[in-house]
Amino acid sequence: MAKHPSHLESHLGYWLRMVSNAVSREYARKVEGQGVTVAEWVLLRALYEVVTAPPSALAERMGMTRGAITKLANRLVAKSLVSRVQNPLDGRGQTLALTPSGKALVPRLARIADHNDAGFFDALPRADRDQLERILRTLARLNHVTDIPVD
Amino acid sequence: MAKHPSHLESHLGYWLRMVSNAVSREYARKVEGQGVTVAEWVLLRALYEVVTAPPSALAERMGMTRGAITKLANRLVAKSLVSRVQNPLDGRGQTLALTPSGKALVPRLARIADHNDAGFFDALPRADRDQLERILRTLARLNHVTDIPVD
DNA sequence: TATTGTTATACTCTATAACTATA
DNA sequence: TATAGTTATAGAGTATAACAATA
Repeated sequence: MAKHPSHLESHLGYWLRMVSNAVSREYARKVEGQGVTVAEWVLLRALYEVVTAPPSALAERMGMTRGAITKLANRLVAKSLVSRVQNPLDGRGQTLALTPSGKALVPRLARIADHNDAGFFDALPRADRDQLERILRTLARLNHVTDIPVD
Repeated sequence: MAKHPSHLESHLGYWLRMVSNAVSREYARKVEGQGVTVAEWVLLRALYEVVTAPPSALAERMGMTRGAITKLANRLVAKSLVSRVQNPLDGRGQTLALTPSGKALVPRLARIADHNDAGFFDALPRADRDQLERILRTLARLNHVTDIPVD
């Protein structure tokens, strides 16, 4: 027997958001001391994977507009974590890359993410964690959520 | 064999955020026509479940500050979706509740959420969807993400 | 004094649209 | 004209801290 009106039955997206927000908020708190935000971490991580990319490619990959990337990149350049150099072959193009300190920071942020994940997910049985990761990656792929490591 | 440096191995929280953001962004787009935002939907849904609540209780339940609830509630009161009345027993207290139009709106928003979910999750086998919901609810409970229907 | 709620302030995140420079 | 990127503007979301009224 359903315990709720049918229209409040499931809402996977709602639960996803609740849990995701909690995890991200806690991560934000933990990396505050490293001087970066969650959005910055996402950009740094993406850039770590592709090594160099024009803003437009990151926008595509991260599902954001170019304007949003510009703003994020500006902050990261100001923090000397990202470099922006002009494409010599096309006067319009810019190339973003991690600076040495940016490259050094990513593994530290990743370690913090691992610890943060542990705090939230270690209470789950290992099988559930594996399931969850598999399902999330499947969803990302099926729905063209694009920051997917190319294995 | 690991295909990535160990520090970019998993990051469940990262994937959670990627997928959740995609789902929420699409939902936001769909309910724009109803004149509400995602955060407003969360408050409306919470209020639908508890019927009436002081701002402090919603803040607790939704994991937000009282100030943030005030701001959200102000917008919803301006839209005549929520009412705010003084607690007659305690001059400090306020009680929030859905107005008739608020009450009528929630099922419509819920239906939109269902359709939105379908677009993202129907590509998964039924078993995976059930797993995902179970795991998310478990995580919400274990980590005191508090907007949990009391069954 | 402690508590409830609001207000003031500030910052991140993100989008849209206009603009600039180059192709 | 079309494209890459930046800038301008705006609004949502949220937090912290100060404040007012009440207990």
